[in-house]
Amino acid sequence: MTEWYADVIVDISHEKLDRPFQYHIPESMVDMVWEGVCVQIPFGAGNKLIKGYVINVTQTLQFDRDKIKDIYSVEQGDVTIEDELIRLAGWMKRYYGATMIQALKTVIPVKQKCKPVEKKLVTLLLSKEAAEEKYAFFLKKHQAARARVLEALLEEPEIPYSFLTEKKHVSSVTLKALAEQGILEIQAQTVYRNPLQGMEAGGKLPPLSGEQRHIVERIRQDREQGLAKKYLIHGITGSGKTRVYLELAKEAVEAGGQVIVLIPEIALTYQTVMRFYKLFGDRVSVINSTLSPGEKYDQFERAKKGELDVVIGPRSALFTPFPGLSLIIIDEEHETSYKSETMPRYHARETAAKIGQMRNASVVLGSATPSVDAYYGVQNGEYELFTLTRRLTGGTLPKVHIADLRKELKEGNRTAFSRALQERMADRLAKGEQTILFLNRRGYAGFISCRSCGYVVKCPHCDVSLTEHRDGSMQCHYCGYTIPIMKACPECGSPYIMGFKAGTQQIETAVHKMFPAARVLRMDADTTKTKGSYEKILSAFADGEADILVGTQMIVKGHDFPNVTLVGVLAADLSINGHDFTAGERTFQLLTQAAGRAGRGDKPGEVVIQTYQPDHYSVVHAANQDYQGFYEEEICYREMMDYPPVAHMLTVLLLTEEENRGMELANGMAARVKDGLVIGPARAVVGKINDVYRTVLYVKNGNYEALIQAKESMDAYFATHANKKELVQYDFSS
DNA sequence: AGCATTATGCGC
DNA sequence: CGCATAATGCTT
Repeated sequence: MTEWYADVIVDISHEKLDRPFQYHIPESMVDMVWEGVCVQIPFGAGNKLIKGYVINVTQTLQFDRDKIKDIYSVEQGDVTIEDELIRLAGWMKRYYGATMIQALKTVIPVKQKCKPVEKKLVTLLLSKEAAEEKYAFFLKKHQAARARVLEALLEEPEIPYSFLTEKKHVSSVTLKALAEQGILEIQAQTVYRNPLQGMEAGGKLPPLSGEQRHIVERIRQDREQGLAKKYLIHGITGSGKTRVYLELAKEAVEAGGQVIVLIPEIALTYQTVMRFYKLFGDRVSVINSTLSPGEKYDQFERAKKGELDVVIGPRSALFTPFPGLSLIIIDEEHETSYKSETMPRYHARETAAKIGQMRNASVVLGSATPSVDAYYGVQNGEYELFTLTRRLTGGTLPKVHIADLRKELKEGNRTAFSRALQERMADRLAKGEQTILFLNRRGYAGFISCRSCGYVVKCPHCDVSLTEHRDGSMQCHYCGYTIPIMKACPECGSPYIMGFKAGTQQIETAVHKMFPAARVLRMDADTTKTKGSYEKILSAFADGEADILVGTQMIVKGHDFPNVTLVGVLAADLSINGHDFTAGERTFQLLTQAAGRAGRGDKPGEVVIQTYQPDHYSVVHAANQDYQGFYEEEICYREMMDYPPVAHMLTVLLLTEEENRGMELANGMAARVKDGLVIGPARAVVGKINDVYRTVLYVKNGNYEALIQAKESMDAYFATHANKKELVQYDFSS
C-alpha cells in the first residue's frame, strides 16, 4: 500500500516559509486530510507544533523519506474566520485557475516581518558633569568610538540612533555596551497607529429621500427574514448613493454586524471617507495603498478582535476577517480596478458574491453606469435593481452635442477641435468659466480608420478592430487574422485612412496656438509621476489657476469643479475601437462620466463629444444619457458574438523565449479542449515584452464549469510539454 | 519565527 | 586560545 503525503503551507506569516513543506499523513488521518484543511505540524528543530494549511495531497515523495515528519493532528470543530477564508481561497483557486498558494496569499494578509519602522533614539542619562568626566576618561583610554558618542551627546542629549551609527561610525555594539553601563538609553520610539483616529462618532445624517428610503426598507425586510441577497443601485451622479450606503451600514452595525465598503482606489477621496468617519468615528478604518503591509495587517487584526465595524478600501479589503460580516458594498461597481491583475485574477464583484453566500452577508453594488455584467445579473434575477433618478445635489444635467469629425475634415477643419468646441471654448474664456478637455488614451495602440467616412477596419470573425503592425500588416489579436495595410478606404476610396495619433501634449500646444491667452493645465501619466502632483494639479484647477484642463481618464473620476461648464471629449473613437469586446462598454462609461463633470455648480453645463462615428451606439446613448438603450444594444452584440456575460471566456497567455514555441504549445493545449469554442492562437496585442514572446488563446463556453475543465486539461498539457522557462497565465472573464 | 550552526570579536 | 555574541542558514 502506498503512503499519502500532504504539501503543507506553514502559517503564511513569513516570506521565507511561504513554500510548501511535505508531511506524511498517518493512516488514521488519511480520510480527514484534504486540500484546504488546517493541520498541526511539528516544525523545525524543536518540533514546535504550528498551524499549517494543506494545499495538496499526493502519493509522491519529494524529499528524503527520513526527513519527513508526520502530521500531528487535524484542526477541527469550530469554524473560524480563517477557515472561511481558506475555503474562499479554495474556491478562488478553482474558479480563477490559480494555485492554492497564490489563492491563500491573496486571502490571508501576509504579516511581513515587523520591520523596525520604529525610530530609535539615544538619550544621555548622566548629568553634564558626569558625562564630561566619562568623556575625558574615554579619551584617555583611547576608546575613540565611545568618546565620539559622549561628545555628540554633550552637544545634544537626545540623538537619533541612526545618526550615531551612520554619521559617527559607531557600531551598535558600542552603543549597547554604553547602555548597559547606564550612560545612555536606547529608546524605541514607535510611531504607528490609525492615521485618522479619535474622531467622534454619531454625526447627524440628512433625511433620506423617498427613493433612498425605499431601497433601505426593501433590504431591511430581506435582512429581517435572514435573507442575504444581492442588489444593484443604478443611480446617476449626485443622486445620493453614498447616503444609502451610510444608512445600510448603520443598520447593519446596529444589528451587530460588520460592513466592508469597496471603493476604487482613485475614488478613495477624503470626502467619501469623511462621511463614514463622521458616522462611525474610530470604529471605521480605511485601507489604502499608502498603508504599509504591516499597517494593513494591523487593521485586519483590529477587525478580527471586534474593534472595528466598518472597513473601507480597494478590492483587497474584501478579505477583512470580520467575525460577523453582514454587508458588502461595492461602490462604482463598473470600475476596472475591481479585477485583479495578478493571480488569482479575481473579480471583486464575483468574489463578494461568493463571500456573501458563504457568510450570509448582503451585497450591494452601486454605479451610475452599471457594468454589463451586473446589469445582466439583474436581467436573470441574480440581482435586485433599484434606481435613483433624482439629482439631489442640484445642478442640471448637461446638454450634449456630438461633433462629427468627418464633416469637419470635409469642410476644411484640420485642427483637433471641431468648430462647435472652438466656439464654446472661446465663449467660456470670455466669461471666465472653465473647460475640461478629455483625451481618451485607451486603445491608442493604432487602430486604423478613415478620416473621411469614419470606416474602421475590423476583423470579420471577431468584430474587434485590427491592430496596425510595424511590418505593414493589420492583425486581429483574438484569432490572428492578418491582411496587408490598405492605401485607400474600401468604403469611400479616400486616402485619409490611417492609424490614430494624439497625445495630451499635442493637444496642449494646439490649445496654446488657438487661444494664446488661455492658462492651460495638463494632467497625464507624465505630469503626475511625482507623489501628490495629481492632487496638486486638481486643486490648482479647482482654485481657478487655469482656464482649461487637458487630461486623460484620470480627470474624469471624482472631484467636483463647480466652475466647469464645458467638457470636450476630443476623440471618442479612441475607446470605441479598442481591441477587445468591452470597448463599447468602456466608451459609454467614459463618455457618461466625462459628461457628468460639466455643470456641477449652479451654472448649466455643456458637453461636446467629437467622433468619426457619430452614429455609434455608445456615443448616441451616452449623449442621450440613456443607459437602458445602451445596455440593450450592447447585450445584443455580446449575445451574437458569445462574449461574456452571455458566455464565459478564458484567456490563456503564453510566455515563451522562442517565437514559435508559443504557437506550438498553444496548439497543443487547444487540442486538449474537448468542449468549447477555441479562438486563436494569435500573437498578443503586445507581442513581445523584454524579449519574451506572448501568445494568446481564447476559449468560450456558456458553461463556466466546462471552461474550468478546459483550463485543467490545458494546464496538464502545459505541465508536461513546456520547459522550465515557459510560463502560462489564465484569465477568466465571467 | 525559532533553533542550530558557523563566523567574528575580544579578553588575555 | 577560549569564551562571548553576532551573522547566517535551515526547517519537510
